[in-house]
Amino acid sequence: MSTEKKCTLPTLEQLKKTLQERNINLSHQRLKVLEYLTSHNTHPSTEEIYEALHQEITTLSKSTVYNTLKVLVEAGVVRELMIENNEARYDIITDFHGHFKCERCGDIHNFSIRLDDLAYKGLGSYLIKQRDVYFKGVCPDCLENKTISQEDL
Amino acid sequence: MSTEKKCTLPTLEQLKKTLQERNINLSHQRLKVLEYLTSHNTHPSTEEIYEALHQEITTLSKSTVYNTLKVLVEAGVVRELMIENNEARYDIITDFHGHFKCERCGDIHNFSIRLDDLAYKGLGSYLIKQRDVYFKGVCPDCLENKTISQEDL
DNA sequence: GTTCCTGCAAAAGCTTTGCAGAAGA
DNA sequence: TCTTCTGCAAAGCTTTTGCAGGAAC
Repeated sequence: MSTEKKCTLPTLEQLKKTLQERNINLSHQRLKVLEYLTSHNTHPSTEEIYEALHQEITTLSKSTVYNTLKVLVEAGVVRELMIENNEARYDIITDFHGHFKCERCGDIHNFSIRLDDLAYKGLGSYLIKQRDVYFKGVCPDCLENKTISQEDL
Repeated sequence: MSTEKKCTLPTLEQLKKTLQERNINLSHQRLKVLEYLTSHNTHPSTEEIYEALHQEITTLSKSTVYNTLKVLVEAGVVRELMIENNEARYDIITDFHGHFKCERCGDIHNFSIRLDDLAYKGLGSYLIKQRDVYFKGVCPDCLENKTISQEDL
């Protein structure tokens, strides 16, 4: 199993088509969440999505955002990231790739990673359904903006 | 950077020595938590550790377990796993290795994995301080005990 | 005696649930 | 009409915080 793929940002049209094929209603709220995720490829949290959409849909409730994200994740069009223990993050790119979280600015960046069969041993008889690779540290921008402190090394 | 290492279970004596070197008091409660982690290499949660130790130390509070685990993680002798969003798990083996969580029985198994420089691209100027590899699926025991259901594939 | 640690209680934060009303087919 | 979705409120869970009493050196 080789898992090198291009990470492609799906278009809203592609997403809508996929959801329709799976008989998932494309309500106004759900479309807005999808739209936000495609236009903000920054792995937003539920809170961020809610805050942004609440601006224009003042009646939107956080429950709906939670419900919608759950539906989208189960439909396979959105990936839930558990890179931080206190907050789920969401990624519209579902192709396999790694995630790096900067401990200073909090941003999450994508990186490509290849995991060949040879790279991991001892899982021969396991059924692997999901793979997450999370790195943490300091991103180049934050490294430039401050001298590397002792605790960083 | 090649990161293939043996995953060795440290002895209680080694751990005590390391903590003493870092001027961390080895209180009764802390020793008990350490002892539990070395004798139960099953990536227990805070709750599991608390429940087990509470049997013999009836006055033990959950805050102390939380505090102790935090101290041990910061001292570098325990690794915090965020493989599940609603619950932290703790691993006394701090050498780099992957974790597989079975969605049926909930067990977490270790596996060895090698991440060469060549395997991931685009992180050249990042300062990487922590790497987590989490796989999810069904473990061999659970696969044997039940016919593979449609949703597993 | 001073510092650090423990444990109780309360609070905080994210997520889920229940239910009634609204929207959509 | 009938099903699905939304949104408010409340509850559930893990984790953190504040503080007083206690232990250790």
